[in-house]
Amino acid sequence: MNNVDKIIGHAEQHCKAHGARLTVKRKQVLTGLIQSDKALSAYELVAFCNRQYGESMPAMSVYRILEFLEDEHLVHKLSLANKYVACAHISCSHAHAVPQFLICRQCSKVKEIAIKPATINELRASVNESGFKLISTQLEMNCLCEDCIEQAA
Amino acid sequence: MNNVDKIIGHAEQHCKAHGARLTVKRKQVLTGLIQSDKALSAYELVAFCNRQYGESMPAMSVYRILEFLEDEHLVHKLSLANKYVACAHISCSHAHAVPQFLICRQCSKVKEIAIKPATINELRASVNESGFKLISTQLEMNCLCEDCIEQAA
DNA sequence: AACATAAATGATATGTTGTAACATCACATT
DNA sequence: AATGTGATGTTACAACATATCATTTATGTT
Repeated sequence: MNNVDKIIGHAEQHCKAHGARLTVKRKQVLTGLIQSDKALSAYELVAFCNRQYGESMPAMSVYRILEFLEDEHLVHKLSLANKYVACAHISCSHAHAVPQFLICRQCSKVKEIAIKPATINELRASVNESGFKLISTQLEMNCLCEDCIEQAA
Repeated sequence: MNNVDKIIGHAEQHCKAHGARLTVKRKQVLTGLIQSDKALSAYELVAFCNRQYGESMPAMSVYRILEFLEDEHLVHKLSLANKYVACAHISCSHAHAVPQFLICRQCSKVKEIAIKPATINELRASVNESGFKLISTQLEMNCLCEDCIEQAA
């Protein structure tokens, strides 16, 4: 059993625990994201599924499935890039903090990191001073990845 | 001369200093953003211009004009919301740090703030540890504004 | 097994956001 | 007047996303 299948297995267990179902189509979409080393758009996932599984995967379904996978915390939507990534911690048993994302603007590679809680708290304090309230600490940051830095040099 | 006109005047001076031109159409778009108390989408600006100035403002032009205004640092694009806001500091003479934005997910109101440099540096350090490099410290954060917090209560 | 129910998917249409490509216009310089 | 440049007009289309209603599939209940 390869690594992707292992992660899918974990995802399946995770869903089962709620009475949610990781159907064939949902597995296909999730597999696309897990296999990819970068964030993919909904339509890139449509293309992936059609190519890989030889069936018709309507865009509508991909959007529905992405919504499901987000609700299950198996997938994150990156608004900065209008793309989606698999959660980096599907196979972790421990509970996760809210993640932050570094998005390479050159190649869409994404690193999911955890900012130090102290830093997050400082941010939250700055926000509160302004009278606003953070509703999510999922920060997304425009970056260059290691490879693209090197290329540029 | 009202406040909006004052800001437009500043913007005009700012452009002139580079040999850039703040044309009639560009003023219309910028005025729409300055008058608005919230972020507007490109198509909302199209509608604004058509309504306000009784001329035809093609979407294409609005996108071009927004790009120009961004290059002049008179307007910021908020990727989290796919909307645009006028820079809060058009009339300030001092140079600005890279701003951060608090976006109300309820009503699109936006507050432009400056996170403490120390906090920004901590963030940058976390990013560097991951091997990535920040290419912009323009953070955008999903928030609720004061009014919408109150409404919800 | 038959049925009722809810969840998931199919199918079609449409709305929204954004860009490509090429034509034209306006204005300044020579 | 000719030319060059920047700005705008026009059309077409690509990319992203949602609404709606029909159909199929899974699951629990009788």
